[in-house]
Amino acid sequence: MPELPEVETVRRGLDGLVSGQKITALRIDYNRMIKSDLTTFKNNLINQTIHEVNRRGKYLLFELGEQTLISHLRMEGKWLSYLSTDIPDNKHFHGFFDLSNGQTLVYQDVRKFGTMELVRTDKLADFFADKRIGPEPTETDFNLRTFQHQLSGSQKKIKPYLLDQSLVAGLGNIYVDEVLWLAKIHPSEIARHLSAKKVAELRGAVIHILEKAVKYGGSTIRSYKNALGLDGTMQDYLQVYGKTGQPCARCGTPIEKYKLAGRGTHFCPKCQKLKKV
DNA sequence: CGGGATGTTGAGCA
DNA sequence: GTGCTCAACATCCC
Repeated sequence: MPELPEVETVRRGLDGLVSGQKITALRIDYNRMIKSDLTTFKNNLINQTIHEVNRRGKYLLFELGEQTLISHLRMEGKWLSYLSTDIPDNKHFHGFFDLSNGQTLVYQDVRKFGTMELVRTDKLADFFADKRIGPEPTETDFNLRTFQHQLSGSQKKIKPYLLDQSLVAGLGNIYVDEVLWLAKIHPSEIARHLSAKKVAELRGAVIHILEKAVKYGGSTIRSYKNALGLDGTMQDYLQVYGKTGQPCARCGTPIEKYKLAGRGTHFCPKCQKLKKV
């Protein structure tokens, strides 16, 4: 469940549940999801107080003071909360964090792609710089001039470029298709073929779509159980993702789907035309 | 049953 | 640097 709006929705739910709570015990049943040293991870987390839960791009940040627990949900990671004495059996529960208020924070991940690691808080900026995570998709952080400069110098196709997180943080496969539909840009368009005006519209669409999705609590698509904070309704407002064959809301042309850089890609063949080369 | 697809990312290779 | 394929893993849907 992991694009920025879903992660932000989880963050808000978690923050209220765990802020001020101390981790009194923890158990990890799937060691490979811990990217930093496992022994250090356990030793350094125990007895730590979670001051707040923040977010950067699609990463959740549990602020512990000197250290920060970074959690990435990847495809199917979820955080759940149970009374410590009442945790159901589930073969996809991989991490258990007992809190001082009698609750246990449980990490569930069907596909086991999600990751956790503990980093020194003063190294957080380096962590995201190393991963080339771009600015947050906000009016203040997401600079138009920088964006235009990056696109004007690139031969990359716009959708895969937007997905690599370096231009702007937080877009995933659902919202990138929505953004390109809104901005009327073909997903395979070459970045430097976009006019300055188009790039400005694209930036506006990124900010608008992600803000709207956060407002509606993200999208709940293939999620079965409603994980923490995942009762989103943004799926009711999607225009192209999962709408193959249905009429475009703007022009009525059936939405098409093709594969681009390994990802299912939805677009309107009339509204989103490739530029003639 | 076989094959393909799924809200992600990073490694390996031409 | 860039672009592609695959891999991590489990489940669902033809």
